[in-house]
Amino acid sequence: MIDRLDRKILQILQEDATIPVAEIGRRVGLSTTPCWRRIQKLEEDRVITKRVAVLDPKKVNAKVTVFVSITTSQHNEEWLKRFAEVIRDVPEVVEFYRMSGQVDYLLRVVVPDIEAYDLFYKRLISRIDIADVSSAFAMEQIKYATALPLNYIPLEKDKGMA
Amino acid sequence: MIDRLDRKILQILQEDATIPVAEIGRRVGLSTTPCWRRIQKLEEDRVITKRVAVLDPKKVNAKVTVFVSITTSQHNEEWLKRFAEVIRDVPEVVEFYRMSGQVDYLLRVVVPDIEAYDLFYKRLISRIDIADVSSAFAMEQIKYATALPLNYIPLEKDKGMA
DNA sequence: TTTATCGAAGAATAATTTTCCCCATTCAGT
DNA sequence: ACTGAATGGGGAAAATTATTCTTCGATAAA
Repeated sequence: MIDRLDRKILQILQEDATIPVAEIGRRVGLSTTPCWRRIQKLEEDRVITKRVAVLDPKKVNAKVTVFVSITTSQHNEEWLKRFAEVIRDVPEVVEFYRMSGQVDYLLRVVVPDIEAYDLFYKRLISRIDIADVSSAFAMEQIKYATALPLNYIPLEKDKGMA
Repeated sequence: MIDRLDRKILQILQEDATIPVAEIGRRVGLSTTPCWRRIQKLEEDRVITKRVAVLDPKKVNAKVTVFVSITTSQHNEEWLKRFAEVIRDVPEVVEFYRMSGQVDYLLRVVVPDIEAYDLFYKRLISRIDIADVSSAFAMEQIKYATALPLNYIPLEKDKGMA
């Protein structure tokens, strides 16, 4: 599975994927080749799923985040499948969760302003049959991390040392 | 500002930042050098803030997402500043918003399971003075995108064509 | 002790990024 | 209309980085 070295590598790559393999190796105490192979393996194993550029929301006019809580009377598989499919292609919806508790689904929606959200909202409820919707507006994004916590990974015994 | 070509480039890079510049250029109809220069500028201008590796939550034992709604009696700058500082270094908190409406703050917290969440929760309320907390558990992450919608960018007139 | 396995290291090669120099277009000023 | 500066694009060379290949050393089982 994943050992300490892999975890260190992931930690680095989660924060900055532009760092050359040789430098990553140096930081984790490995020469280029084995470090490179580990990264390859992490990609093959789909631990690393992709590498992306992260943009500044303000600079692309995506300043407002809205959390949309959805309750539905429809609880069958078919309905969800269709719902998920519609959402998948809507770029304004950046996150989508099925919840436990009162709310059935939670969306994080990104738009430039309240008017744009209203348009989005009307388009959404016209496309899908939803029982109840409630919107909560974020005034400020204080933290946004793509990096997941790695301290919960069950560690394999370290591999042999040189 | 940003023109159509820049936007196309951003669209590509938001989805996959491993594509070579020459290939990106080909896709947007540009040769390597000017395409490279545009990407450089987007990075200088901090439109692109970073490039990161995205991991599979299941593979790193970060399977449970909890949305934590926080209400506080403290509404002064100092309190928020201290709160934000504490949160910044907690890797389990991947998102943090200041909200309008009933809830003051909203956190997205990532942990392996409910027990781990309980530990996290206890640690949180011991470190910070909070009036009211409510937790909502996500059962399933149906969509998670790091890519922001780009269709709201105010476009500059296209630059001269060769 | 021998052999098989696994990871590491270093050098060679391939691919990609980055730099450098030049050309075309636009536009303001004369 | 001409000139010159500013802006953006292109091709080829140089530099850096990724990838491959081959070898070496440690470990564990027989």
